[in-house]
Amino acid sequence: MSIVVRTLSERVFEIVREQIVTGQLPHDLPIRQDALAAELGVSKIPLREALARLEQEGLLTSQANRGYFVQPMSSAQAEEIFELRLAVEPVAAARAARVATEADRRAAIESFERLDQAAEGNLAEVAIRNRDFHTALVRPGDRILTTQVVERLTILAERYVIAHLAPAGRDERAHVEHRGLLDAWLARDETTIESMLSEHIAATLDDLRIEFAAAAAT
Amino acid sequence: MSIVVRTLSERVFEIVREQIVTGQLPHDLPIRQDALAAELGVSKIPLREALARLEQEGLLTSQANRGYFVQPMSSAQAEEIFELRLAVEPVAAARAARVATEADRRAAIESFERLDQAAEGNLAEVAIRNRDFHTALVRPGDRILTTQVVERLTILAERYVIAHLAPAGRDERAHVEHRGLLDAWLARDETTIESMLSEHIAATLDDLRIEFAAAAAT
DNA sequence: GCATTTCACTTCGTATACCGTATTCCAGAT
DNA sequence: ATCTGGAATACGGTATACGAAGTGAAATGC
Repeated sequence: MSIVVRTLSERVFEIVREQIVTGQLPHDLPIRQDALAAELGVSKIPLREALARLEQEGLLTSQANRGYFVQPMSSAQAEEIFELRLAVEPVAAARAARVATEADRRAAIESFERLDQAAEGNLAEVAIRNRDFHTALVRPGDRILTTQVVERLTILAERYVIAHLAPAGRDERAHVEHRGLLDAWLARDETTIESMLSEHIAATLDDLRIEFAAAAAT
Repeated sequence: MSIVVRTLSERVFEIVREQIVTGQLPHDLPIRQDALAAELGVSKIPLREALARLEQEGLLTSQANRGYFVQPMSSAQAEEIFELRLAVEPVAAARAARVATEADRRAAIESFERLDQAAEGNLAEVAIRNRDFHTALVRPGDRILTTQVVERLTILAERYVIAHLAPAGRDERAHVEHRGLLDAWLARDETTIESMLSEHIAATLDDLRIEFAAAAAT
């Protein structure tokens, strides 16, 4: 058994990441380090390490002597995120389906079911499950870096889904698409996986474009 | 004029990154934080922030209470890096060529010339110039995230090039390929860019495979 | 009256000292 | 030779201090 010891800095990293992704932190003023550290009950070192990591992840930007700012959302960044996902995720998922072990397949099914049950719950919960599901389709085969890249892009994408799509109740179609995707994946039907996942990602981007256009019109 | 104030942590990040990329840090023992901090003349705070960033970049891994280790090189990781580059870089470069401004084009030419002149110099110098050149072909168009991803992948790839290819004197063909690439890029010949860059990346991976196979045979 | 300077206050970035604990390593016992 | 039990080492974290840079508002000058 390999028990995993997690450092404070790692936990703070994840907590703050979820706060950013779920839009709990304003993007127009710097993160007050002392205040946030106190709120989390940690000192400034683990907090600053977490913030440095989050900047590397692309969720924060820092200005020397001014502090860390939440990277504002923009349609331009959304385009980039989804374009990169389109370039990487479908082929990675197809490959993973081919080499997935029985355990991998069970994990994928479980991720899907957890996502299924989390629906109707709070947005953050659904977002995390969604991320886990997408990652589970890519992880098999020990492609560590590829999985990491996909996971990072999915995290970056989450903010947009939570902010613009989930409120509009546009997750129903996603659910159907996930179901079909999982079936193709379990059937190791690589061409179908690629096309469905591409379609799924592109459809999400299309929805986002509509929301952005609507927001710009107001 | 936008003067850029750089924090100690950022500079340490880059210094340690180059040490890793050029193989100056052993991968089988943890980084001694106190020693490295003293050597760099900084305290543990900026050093630890830099190490956290480098872990996020994929160059280090950490084990709680044991410290940070240089991520060992492996043929598996090399395959992943170059496969991801193939998925992202050619199309990104083609797009950038299409929208590049005059300033962008001058910057690309300059990057190429600097790489040209750095040849025969030390490996680290060539590696940095090579990275800059590849990044310059992708940067135009303000695709910040895409550029970041390409840059990161190029940095990850550098270690392999420095360790396995440069000693074998295999950079001559790379030089010719860079020249042709730049010409196609300046001519905004998108299909040629895509095919040449794909070919270039694939050729480097092929060389790496040969070196890995040779190393495994000994 | 408006622009500019000054100045107090805040926050960041870094250093230093210190502590508890996990890991490592070596000597001594089995 | 292997196992065991500290001692030494190094890490993760806290608390504190301080200079430098940024901020905002009052005071000054035009």
